[in-house]
Amino acid sequence: MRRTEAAAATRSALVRAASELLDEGGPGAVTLRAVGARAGVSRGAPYGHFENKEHLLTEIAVDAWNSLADEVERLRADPEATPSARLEGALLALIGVGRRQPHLYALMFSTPADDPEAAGAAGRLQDQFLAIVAGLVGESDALRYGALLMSSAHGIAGLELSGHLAREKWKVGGEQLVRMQVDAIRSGVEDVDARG
Amino acid sequence: MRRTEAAAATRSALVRAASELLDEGGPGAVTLRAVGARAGVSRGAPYGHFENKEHLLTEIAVDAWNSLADEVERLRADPEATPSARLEGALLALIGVGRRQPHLYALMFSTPADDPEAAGAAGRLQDQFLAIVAGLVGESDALRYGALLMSSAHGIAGLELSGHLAREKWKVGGEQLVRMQVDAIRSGVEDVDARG
DNA sequence: TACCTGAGTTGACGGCGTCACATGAGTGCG
DNA sequence: CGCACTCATGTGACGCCGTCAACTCAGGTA
Repeated sequence: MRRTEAAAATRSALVRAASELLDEGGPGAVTLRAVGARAGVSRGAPYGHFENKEHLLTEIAVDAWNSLADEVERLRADPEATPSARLEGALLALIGVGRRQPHLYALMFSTPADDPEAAGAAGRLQDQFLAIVAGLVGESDALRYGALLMSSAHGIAGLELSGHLAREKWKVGGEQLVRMQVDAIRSGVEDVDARG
Repeated sequence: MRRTEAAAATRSALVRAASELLDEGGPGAVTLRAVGARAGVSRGAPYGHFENKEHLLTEIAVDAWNSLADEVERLRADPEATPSARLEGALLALIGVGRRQPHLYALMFSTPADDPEAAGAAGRLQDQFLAIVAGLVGESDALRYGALLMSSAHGIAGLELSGHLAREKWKVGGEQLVRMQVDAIRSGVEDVDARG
């Protein structure tokens, strides 16, 4: 099995090299030639492990979706946290990826959503997230509010990432926006509860 | 002046050709060779009017920001509409660009925010939008809520665009999310009003 | 008319993704 | 032990791409 071990090592070296290049220099820096060079192989070697460049990038995105799902699952399972804290933590986890690895974040949402691997990994995250939302607004409203909260966090991350929240006009940080969003939805739900 | 007229016509033909190629085939289809061909000139002609490809794309993004700002300004000035309707209209205008011209929408938010032209055009939109938000939540809170609402709409557009809202799990449309968001913020503000 | 200015064309360069083919080391079988 | 085979990898080539420099040539000017 020495043969397949070496091949597996090369494969993961390619993925790691591509991820590093993406973080360091953005999508333009991710060249199969550069990926091969950093992984210690030639420019044609990736074709032995991935159908093409896009498939290599998709694998990176899937890994990112999965690791974010893991992070949110840990938040959901934390017995110390309040429902609000769990929700804010989940939203900030998404935004945190955008801050720490902006190019990876963009890749995650630009990878085709009909890819089964990507859809599965993103679905894992959505399930964990929905469970957290349900803890705050109830099962029946979790879908609607979950979509709204996910959109909001995604938009905050996107605007931070594109620099449109950094302009002096909006002196608001993502943390504050997340807190406002959670408060707004909580008060909306309480309104409904009070009326019902 | 026949000379400069022809040059101006070529310049706008290049911009139009690039926009059409972007809408039809995405960023990968926008090639200076293809742009020149569609505009009836050669592959080198764009360099007589734009420093490079990126500057051509930036001009397209600036035009898009400006025309969206115009649309929101018309909404703001509409005397018939209620404050809520104005706000929902503005949010849906943003989302509408994402639906009708997804590649253009992505280009708008990927163009460098430090470009003075782009920043000015985006600033026009933000000013119009802030005025609308102020009509609902008051001047003092317009900045905070404006940032949150803009983020939310941008996130809705982004998730629709990437297909993550289309999956059967979330059977929620952008219109419904916008209405929920506006309602949530309105009830939050009323809470504060009631308490104060 | 003669000059000149500048928009537009074209050839060339390096870099890219990708494919077809060559190579050579590991592997299982006799 | 040796041989044939398999498959990861290397390499040359192709057609694209953005970009630049040199050239052409029509419009405007003196």
